[in-house]
Amino acid sequence: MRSSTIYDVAQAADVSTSTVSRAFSAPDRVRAATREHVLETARRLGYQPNPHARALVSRRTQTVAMVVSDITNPHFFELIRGAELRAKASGYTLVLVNAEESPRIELEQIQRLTRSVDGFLLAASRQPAENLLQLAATQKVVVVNRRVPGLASVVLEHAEGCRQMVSHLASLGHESVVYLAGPQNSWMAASRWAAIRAAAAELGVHARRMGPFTPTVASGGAAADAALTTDATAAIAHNDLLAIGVLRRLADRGVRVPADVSVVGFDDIFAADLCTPTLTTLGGAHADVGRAAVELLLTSMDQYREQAPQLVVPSELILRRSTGSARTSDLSDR
Amino acid sequence: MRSSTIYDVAQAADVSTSTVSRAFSAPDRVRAATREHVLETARRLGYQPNPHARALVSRRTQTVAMVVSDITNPHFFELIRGAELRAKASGYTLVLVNAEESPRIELEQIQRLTRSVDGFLLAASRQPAENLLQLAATQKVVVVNRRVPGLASVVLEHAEGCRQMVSHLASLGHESVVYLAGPQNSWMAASRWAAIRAAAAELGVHARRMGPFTPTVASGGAAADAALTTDATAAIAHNDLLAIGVLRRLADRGVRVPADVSVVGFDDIFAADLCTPTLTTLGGAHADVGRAAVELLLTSMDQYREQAPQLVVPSELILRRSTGSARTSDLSDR
DNA sequence: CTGAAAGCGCTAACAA
DNA sequence: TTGTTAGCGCTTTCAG
Repeated sequence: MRSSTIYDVAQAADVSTSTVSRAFSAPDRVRAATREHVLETARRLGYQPNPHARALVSRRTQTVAMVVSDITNPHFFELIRGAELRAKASGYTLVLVNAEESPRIELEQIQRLTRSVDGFLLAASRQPAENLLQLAATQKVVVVNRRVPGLASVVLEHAEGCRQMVSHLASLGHESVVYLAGPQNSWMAASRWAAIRAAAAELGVHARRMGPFTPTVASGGAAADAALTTDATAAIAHNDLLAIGVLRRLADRGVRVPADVSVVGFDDIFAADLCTPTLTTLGGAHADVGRAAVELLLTSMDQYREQAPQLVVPSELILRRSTGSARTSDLSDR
Repeated sequence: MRSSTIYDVAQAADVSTSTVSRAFSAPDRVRAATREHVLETARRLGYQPNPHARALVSRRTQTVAMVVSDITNPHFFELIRGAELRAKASGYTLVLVNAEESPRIELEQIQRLTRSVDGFLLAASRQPAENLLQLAATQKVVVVNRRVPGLASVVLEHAEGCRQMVSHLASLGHESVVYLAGPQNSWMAASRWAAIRAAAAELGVHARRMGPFTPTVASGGAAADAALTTDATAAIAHNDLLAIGVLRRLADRGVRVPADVSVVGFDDIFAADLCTPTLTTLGGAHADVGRAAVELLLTSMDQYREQAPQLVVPSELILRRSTGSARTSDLSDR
């Protein structure tokens, strides 16, 4: 059962194929009456445009790809959801791609898709900036939660957020904090550390960095152990997953949170409000980030703007039970 | 900068376009030496096949769509991940589609994609069976966590799982349980209730059903309140999200879990091991479900098999802290 | 084993 | 406003 084509519709409606084509893709270039007639017969024949034929000639696929570093990280759920909704609203399809925390796989997947999508959303990309710039030379690209000079980007605010975080800890009497860093090649990890370090200096708090750690619950054990070798009374984990792993390990070792040590994370994932104790974390409207990123991508495809806008979505420090007053003596005493 | 086509390669390699085409899509129909030569020049020119041109004539898109009822439900993460990995392994791209818990949106999205994918994975579809059968008449379809006579399906085992669940509760002295049901048109909800009811009857436990409830944390409040109007000493929630919402509401109302009432869920999401108390739940290898579903879809596209296999992936009852001995007096006493 | 040639279904000049 | 026509890049008979 071959499905009907533009020819069938043209014949049935007694117009030319281009009129049918226009009725669908440029409605205002057809007289209202004919358009109606065409659309009606199309409906009657169950005609649906073939996206591949369309893409072949128009070079637009109505599809965007979103590459995430790890599809199972709950942090991405809202991001994906926001992006998906926004894409759908403009008749675009979102293809989700998992980089499995591997820069190599990330690049392979991107290459595989260059011909089948109109643009890329790269979330927390681990590629060196030069790779991204090179990609952007031939593809529309928006980087998410990363900033690259010359590329359009959307990031969740974190410089000020980190400052608030350190300030919150300082006000609780913490004089030494440790940042349990994310992956080596993560822009976010570097950027957060810079902000934390600056805020700490400003507030007279001692800050050190340890790691890198894979941002998973499993890595939290090692991260906690590392933190305990220092005099820090507060640990800032690269994300909530790592923070939850830290909480687990601390509980196992009999270290009380927040009585002995405070712990904070990033992302405000769903589980941050469920773990014990509940987790203080830097959250924000991740769905808005996804939405904005798609929007940037779509507008950068329509108009010919070369500004490479850099959007920032506000963040919010969520205070929960994992932070409290600093102990007088330090952790390594134990 | 027009990217190179099959013509460029043909010319550069001094062969015909069909030979180039074959070198890529039917390697064994080209002499090894020519194939090598073609592939080499293709590489040199940076040639990559245009998937749309290919799809237009071959009618295969190398893409499958996975429709999930709610993309933010953590239960789907592993499912998606398994499906994505399996698809990639065969050179297929997975398009993720969110039905936003709406049968109408689900159908719209499916229709939108019929021309651009080779098949559909429908996870927890809320469509009436007839719609699915009708869809399957023109598209390759595998339903996931649902069974429809005549359609290929993969489900996580739950009949025996429900029996174990009820048996676990019975052995703790629970004589009356309540199932807090999922959405009205959810096959899973109906199927679980049937299994729970049967197991309860067999074990001399009284079982009732309440609901339907939207399977979210937010709905857990209403579900908990409903459960407390009964004499049940154990509540079986449709999924972990609902169960977590129930735990919250019970804590707010001062009802102790499991001292006063036991709670169990389904899915074993990440958060089930983080909430307080940790949640007893029916888990399983969700990634395997996703993997198997894609595999079924791909093989059903290759060979011409009309058996519509119905796969079952084993489940596992995970005992945690939310279940314990039944109180002697019932809940509504309070 | 390889080549020639006819489309796949649609869009986009260009004409009328 | 509408029609004619030439491809988009590839696969696939059909010959050789």
